[in-house]
Amino acid sequence: MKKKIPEKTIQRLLLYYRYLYFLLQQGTKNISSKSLADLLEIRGSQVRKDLSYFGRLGTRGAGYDVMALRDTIAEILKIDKEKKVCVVGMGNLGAALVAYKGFEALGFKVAAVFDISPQKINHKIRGHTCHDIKNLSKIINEHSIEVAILTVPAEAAQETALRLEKAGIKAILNFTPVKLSLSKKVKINNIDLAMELKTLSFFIR
Amino acid sequence: MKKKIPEKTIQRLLLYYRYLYFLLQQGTKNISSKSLADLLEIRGSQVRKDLSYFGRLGTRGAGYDVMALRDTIAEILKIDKEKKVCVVGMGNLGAALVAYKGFEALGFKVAAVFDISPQKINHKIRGHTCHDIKNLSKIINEHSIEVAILTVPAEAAQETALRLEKAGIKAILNFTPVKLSLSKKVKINNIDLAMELKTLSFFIR
DNA sequence: ATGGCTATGTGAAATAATTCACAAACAATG
DNA sequence: CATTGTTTGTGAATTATTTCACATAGCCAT
Repeated sequence: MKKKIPEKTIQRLLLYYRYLYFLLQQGTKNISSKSLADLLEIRGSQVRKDLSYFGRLGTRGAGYDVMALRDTIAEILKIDKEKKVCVVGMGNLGAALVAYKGFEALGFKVAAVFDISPQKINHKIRGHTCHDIKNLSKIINEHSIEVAILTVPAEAAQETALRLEKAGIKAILNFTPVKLSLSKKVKINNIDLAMELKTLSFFIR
Repeated sequence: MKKKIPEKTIQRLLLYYRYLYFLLQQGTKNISSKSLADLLEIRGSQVRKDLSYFGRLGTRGAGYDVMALRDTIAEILKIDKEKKVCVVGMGNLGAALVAYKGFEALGFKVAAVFDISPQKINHKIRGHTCHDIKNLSKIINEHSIEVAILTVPAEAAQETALRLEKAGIKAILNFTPVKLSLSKKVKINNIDLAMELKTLSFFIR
């Protein structure tokens, strides 16, 4: 029975959550898989299949209770629980991500930021005092940080990733265009901005 | 014969390109699908299948000529041809993307940046004069811009996307957590930063 | 040349993800 | 409380993607 949950399902779960949150504000009490699916331009069966991984969350003939489903998804995704993250590399992108509001809305809290440059260390960046990357391990352990956002230059990516692994980081959101080689224990997701733009432009016309 | 090329294939093509570029600098003349695949932790058959969409690019018994393959991929992806993009929304993220070096390396050129705020309009942001979003259509046409990067606040996303469509934009890289509703003619790719972080953290432990 | 080796290119098989389709559950109505 | 209509939950079918496996092409040494 216990089937592996696809990453795509988790992604859609978050989309459902956002719409349910909105619908609840609108005062909507119930919604069918079809209606929810239409908002996202997918199939109702996709919504039902996704939700079925987590039990019987709907009522036949009536659909889903908006508030209950929203809360169930929040629990599944642990949106209610604060999760500490650190951002490593205070270039333009790193600094922008520190200030990014979308993370907070899902329970993430930037607990520390790091850089290697003396011009940045001990200075405030968007309200956070930038730490010397030398103290990575110490600070990550002090704050029990499990997730890191990596925005260092490509040349420093692999080396920094190894330091993160040594420091006990469990997951890395990697914005560098580098294939990080770490043990299987560290979960890595890559966001390759240039690739996204290239893929997009390939398919026009 | 003419089979549809999967988006995943295009993404991997770019990864191949980056490694080939690097290998060429190292002076490597030839490489097998297996060796290239190992660098990316995928299968050789995947590399060969991906490349086979574009013809017989290798030599049996000898593998692929690094320079020739790199150039072929550059041509397929039109990396050699400059492509103009605009960035709409000069918040932290928008400003960071304007300065992002990774785009240039793939032939993208930021040709215009826009915002709605009087504090930003006509001021320089990372070397670009910020334009009033009122002039979106005019400037996009003047520069023949086909691709837009959308980094406005969520509330303004749909409305701005419609303006981009009207202005003749062919593709949008959407950083807002909003499902944009446009005609099928406009290609949209979404980068949902908060979702990526949530998906990542869901799968730890 | 010839033979042995190596690595491609590609149908076929396997795996993964999505969609269909329908029995079963529940709501609503009279 | 029976009947009608709606919508879920889920196997089965479909579609997409990855991997296998091998015939075949080309290199290289003798």
